[in-house]
Amino acid sequence: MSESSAPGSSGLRPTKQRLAVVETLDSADGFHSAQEIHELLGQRGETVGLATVYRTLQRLAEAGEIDMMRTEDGEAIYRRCSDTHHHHLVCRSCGRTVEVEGPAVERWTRSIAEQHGFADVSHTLEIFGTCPACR
Amino acid sequence: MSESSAPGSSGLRPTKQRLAVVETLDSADGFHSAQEIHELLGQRGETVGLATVYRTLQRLAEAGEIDMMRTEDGEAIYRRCSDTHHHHLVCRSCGRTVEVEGPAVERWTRSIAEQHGFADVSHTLEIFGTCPACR
DNA sequence: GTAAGTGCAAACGGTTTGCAGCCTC
DNA sequence: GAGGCTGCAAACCGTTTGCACTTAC
Repeated sequence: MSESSAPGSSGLRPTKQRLAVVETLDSADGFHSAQEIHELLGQRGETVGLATVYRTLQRLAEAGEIDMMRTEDGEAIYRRCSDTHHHHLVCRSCGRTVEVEGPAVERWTRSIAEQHGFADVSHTLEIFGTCPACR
Repeated sequence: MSESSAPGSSGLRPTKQRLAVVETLDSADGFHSAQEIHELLGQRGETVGLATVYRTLQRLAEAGEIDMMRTEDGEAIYRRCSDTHHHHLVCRSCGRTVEVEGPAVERWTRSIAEQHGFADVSHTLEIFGTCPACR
């Protein structure tokens, strides 16, 4: 197959803007909001419309190329999605986030879903608390 | 102390509106958005301003009398704290929802959080899949 | 050439806020 | 009586959308 094997073989056209967004997300660790990405692009000298940033991030997320989650106050934040599946332990007060894994949870969710006859199972899990520094 | 020992001794004045909100939340199972609560209040014949509903829910949440979490699309939803804690298994296609419980998960999240020194632990977990009818 | 992608600006929808009047303590 | 609480409407802010134009294939 002559299909591109490049990172992003998801049927999305590799336009200048799309690439710029991906690259920015790549070079920035952790989660960032659409507006942040837009600003970072500006700093890089790339001018990409805010609407385009929103659309691009959404499509990349749908395509499974990036992760999306919500901040405490409802903003969507994204990050490059390379790593293993894990969950977040978030401080309610300062927002500090720890990534945690739980193979047992993965198994449990799958088996519960299957018991009820559900297929194509996925799940989301977030843990909230007050971190040591904020107590 | 002559302090009220009524359910809700959180320093908030027990106004008609406040009580109506709490009562509505009591009688409605599960999570509901501010707008839903507002509508339910209307159906009950109570007229409470939308802004008041928002303010009330926020203060109740701050006071720890109700739980707040976010929907997939960033809306704030609230519920009375007392319900038994459970999770949802949701069909991606038709939206059918099954409530499931998992004591093991409860224990796991708590212990993970404590390992990281987090206090006041809570969590959210949702499982998505395709239900038998939709496969 | 055609469909997907883009930019702009206007529309949206949930949430917050300023302010004048009301009610609880 | 003083300060919290309420209602209304306007402001906010992140996000979405309509439309004419550009670009990748």
